[in-house]
Amino acid sequence: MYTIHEVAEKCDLSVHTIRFYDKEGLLPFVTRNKSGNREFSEQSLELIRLICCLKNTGMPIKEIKQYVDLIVEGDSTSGVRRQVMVDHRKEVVRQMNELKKNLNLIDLKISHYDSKHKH
Amino acid sequence: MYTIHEVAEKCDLSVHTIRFYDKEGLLPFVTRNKSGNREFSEQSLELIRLICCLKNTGMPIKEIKQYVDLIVEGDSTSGVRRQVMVDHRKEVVRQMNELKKNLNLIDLKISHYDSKHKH
DNA sequence: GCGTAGGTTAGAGTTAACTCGAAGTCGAAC
DNA sequence: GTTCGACTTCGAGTTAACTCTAACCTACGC
Repeated sequence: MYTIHEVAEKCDLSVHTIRFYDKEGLLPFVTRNKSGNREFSEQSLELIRLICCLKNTGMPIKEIKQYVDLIVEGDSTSGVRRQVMVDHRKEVVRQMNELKKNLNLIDLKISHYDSKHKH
Repeated sequence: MYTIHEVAEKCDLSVHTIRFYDKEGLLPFVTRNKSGNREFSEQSLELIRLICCLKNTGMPIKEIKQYVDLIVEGDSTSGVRRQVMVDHRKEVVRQMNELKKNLNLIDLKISHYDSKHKH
């Protein structure tokens, strides 16, 4: 079991953010110890890592919430969840291609500055 | 010369957004026709494309503004501008690596769903 | 039992980047 | 010359994702 601070450290989030995610219903497996403090299992940690992955690839929190709700619903939704991942994968690939295009433009710009400076 | 609508179409922005960028000082080369409407030269269009590139790779508008201000200052700042691009390039490469990591996790998740379904 | 260091909550405030609305101007068509 | 559509400005409103504040609870050391 991890404390909120350990999770914050491990996942590079603030404790505020973790509580915010909990409040939004993104962390349904978080339990409490006898004094009412959050404790995070390995499963919760894994889920938070996945949430960060989805968030950092542009999925809005409301959509992540829907995915988490499907997890809570149980095994019967694993097909839908798989499809969510497949769809999101396409989106991430799209982002990578766009990033490559943008990198090309930046490189073009740099080489333009270089050739200007040389003569 | 292009109208604001042509630019919006070409750069996949709304006319609102283009006016917003102009208001923020991001488009210093935009001129006006006799009735006061904006007209965009090829140079302005190129700049907008670069602005979109920087924006889509996470550079905040305030930083883009600083870069545009350097352009306006003239050739003496080309060394600084080159450095801005080189620094930002590093950031874009970082983003690509992170995107790859996230893609791997998504793939892992998908294959996990697949193996679950198979047995 | 009291202070302190941590946790808790609800809810208000912040920030970036738009996004929209109101009110006004301009040029062409009828 | 007035109506229409498209542009203009200014400033207010929106949205997402935090971020922070205030007030409170709990365990531990003295």
